[in-house]
Amino acid sequence: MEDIKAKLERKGPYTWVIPREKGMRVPGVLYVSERLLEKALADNAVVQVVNVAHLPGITRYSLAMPDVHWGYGAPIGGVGAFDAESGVIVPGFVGYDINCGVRLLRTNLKAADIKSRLEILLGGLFQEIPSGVGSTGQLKLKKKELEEVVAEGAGWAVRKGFGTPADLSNIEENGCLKGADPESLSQRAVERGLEQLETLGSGNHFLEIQEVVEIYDESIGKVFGLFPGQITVMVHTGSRGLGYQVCDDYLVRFGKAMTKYELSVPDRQLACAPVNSYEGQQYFQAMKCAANYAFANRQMISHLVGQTFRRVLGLNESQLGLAVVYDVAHNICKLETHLVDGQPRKLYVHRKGATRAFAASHPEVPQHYRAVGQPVIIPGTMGTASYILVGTEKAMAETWGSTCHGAGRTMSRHEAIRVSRGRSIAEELARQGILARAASRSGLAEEMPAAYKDVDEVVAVVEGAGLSRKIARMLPLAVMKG
DNA sequence: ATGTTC
Repeated sequence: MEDIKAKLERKGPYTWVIPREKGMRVPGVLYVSERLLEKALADNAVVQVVNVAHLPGITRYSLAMPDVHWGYGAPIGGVGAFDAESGVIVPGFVGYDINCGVRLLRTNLKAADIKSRLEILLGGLFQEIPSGVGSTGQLKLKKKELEEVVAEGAGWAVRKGFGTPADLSNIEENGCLKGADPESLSQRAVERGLEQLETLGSGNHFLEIQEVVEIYDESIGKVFGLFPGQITVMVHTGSRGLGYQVCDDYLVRFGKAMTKYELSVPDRQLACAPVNSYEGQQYFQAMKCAANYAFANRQMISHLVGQTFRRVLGLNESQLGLAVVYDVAHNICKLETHLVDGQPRKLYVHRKGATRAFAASHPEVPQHYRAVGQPVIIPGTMGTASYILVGTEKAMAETWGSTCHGAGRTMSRHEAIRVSRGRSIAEELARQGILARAASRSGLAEEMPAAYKDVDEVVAVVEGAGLSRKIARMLPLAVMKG
């Protein structure tokens, strides 16, 4: 680890390069402050950035965002693009929670409108939205319906009456990765998906009632429908057991494919397959199915949020004005076109704990946001701020249109539980004016604010590095933890 | 993240 530190070359205030050597096919690039660099070195995430740089077909560099930390095989906070002809696809570089992501909902409400009703609102959300490990939803899908969900994504939910077509235009890829073939899913993955739609899950997944406390760019804030004092709701969840099973299934299959295609990687957890192979494309299909399931899940949960708010506050739909600002994935692999040496190239962009941040005028940014750029949603952790950013040209040029995804852990779950022994995290948050409830007591401890890096610093680094710009900052009023 | 070690 110390020897890696000695080799780092500083290229800018927030940019360090790990020069290419030995088996590395490309250099590594870290977007970090000095303090965040120390953290990345301390948990060996920098070694994982180097490991990723060894993979076949990786193009230009192996990237790390400021919230980088140790993950399965590839670092969380890592970004890498692989040539669509000669590259590989890497389940460990997407992660177990495929399309873990965040959605921001805005309302017509101001904080003063709901302050006295927060406790009952939070109780209502717990009643409506199942949370915690292994939780199951109201719907029990038939296999045929599950196949529709994974093929159609959020559009399936809208077709069934959960939300409106306007919601879809405010979701990455309109809430559906095309060409998701349910045949790529194992029986077990299908079974796990049948009962878990419209559930929040556990770990760092949460649902939060927030207040917009600062707008950094008034005109873009208006385009996103945000104003100071406004109530927003943030939903952070993913593809639940279905996505987990997809990752598990294909890690096993890729172990065999590695021998068949004579691939070798520095860490078995980086098991991969040529992206153009049968196995590689099967994984890509299954990953799309899981991603679509997650888009549908966040869409269903939004509907339940609206239902709860209207019931508890006695409002009609137009009074509440619940609308999707945006919905983005931060664990996903996408086939995208980017300029490499001035030429457009098809690349499989892996973002693991990293968020797409496309600039203004990009055709994949929704029409109504195209003049300003894609909204980027950065969830903080309980008791800390969340942000809305916007994508930039510099992100397009340097990071395949990517930025950070959140605070990023600094303590392991185990360590957080140890440190918080004898303390009540709920009471500590209450003293800060934040109402917090969790499906389990240990869940709250694992996710305590001190277990995470400083989200304000992470966001300051991506802004300082030019990878995105701050538009708004929100603070939590009430938190529902899985 | 995860029917948290099928």
